[in-house]
Amino acid sequence: MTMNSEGGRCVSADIAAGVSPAAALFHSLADETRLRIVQRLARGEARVVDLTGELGLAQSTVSKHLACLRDCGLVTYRAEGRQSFYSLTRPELMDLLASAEQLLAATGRPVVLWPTRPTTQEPAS
Amino acid sequence: MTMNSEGGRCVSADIAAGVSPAAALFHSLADETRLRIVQRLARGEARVVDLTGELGLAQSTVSKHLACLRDCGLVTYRAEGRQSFYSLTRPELMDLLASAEQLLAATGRPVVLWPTRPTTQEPAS
DNA sequence: GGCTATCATCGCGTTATGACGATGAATTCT
DNA sequence: AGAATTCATCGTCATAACGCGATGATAGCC
Repeated sequence: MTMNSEGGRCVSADIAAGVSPAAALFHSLADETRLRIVQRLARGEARVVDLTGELGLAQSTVSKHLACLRDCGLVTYRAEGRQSFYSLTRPELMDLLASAEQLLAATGRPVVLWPTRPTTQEPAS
Repeated sequence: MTMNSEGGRCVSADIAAGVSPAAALFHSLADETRLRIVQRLARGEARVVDLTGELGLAQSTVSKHLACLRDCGLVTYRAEGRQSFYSLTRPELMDLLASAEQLLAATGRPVVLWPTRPTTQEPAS
């Protein structure tokens, strides 16, 4: 039974420990919700509550995903008062996503991955 | 209950259908075995039996992973006689892996992912 | 002080996933 | 033909993972 120190978050923490960091990295991006979180954070900080609203998911769900991303070192948070502002830690992550986008484009699938409309878009609130 | 046309392979096929191709892509790379397969194929074609031996896994297991990678369009096979020679379909995949490697390196984890001998690479068998 | 908002965790139920062995098809060898 | 090899699928089992609500901690607000 695998149990990372903090409780059964997702396998990432375990894997990241040493088994296969790459698998862990990809794993953390293999979930649509986390992917959306990453995309969102790419446009700027966000609180859990923001993400909860934008994603339409329960707060606990969002928190857990953020924990997963934290375990992988992809995001951090800046605690301010009682709220945490999450943000990406690695700019290189966007390179990775860009590579993925390119690959998908080459694969010829109907993909519109990153709306690439950062400025025009209006965050929920 | 999700069942792709061919049977419950892995979620990739379903996802790739339209939900989130990116998640599907990352998902297919989120497993260490599949990752190893990809690394192996990066060095040249391989049969199922070869991979079975090198990975130390059951033939059915390897076949299933290959099916998963096929569903994602990452690999193809060239049937010859009764054996199938699998190979990568997308060179861009290595760019993706390179990005991942770079990201992991930046993360500061002790990672030696791809033996890093890409261009000079020498086919195994 | 009491109340509410924000967030991290825990526990739970449902579904997905990975590994295996068994089966059957196609192919090659004797 | 008969046997063996290669491989795809199927069925099954154990575990991981996603989503949710509940709980508790901390921090602002009346």
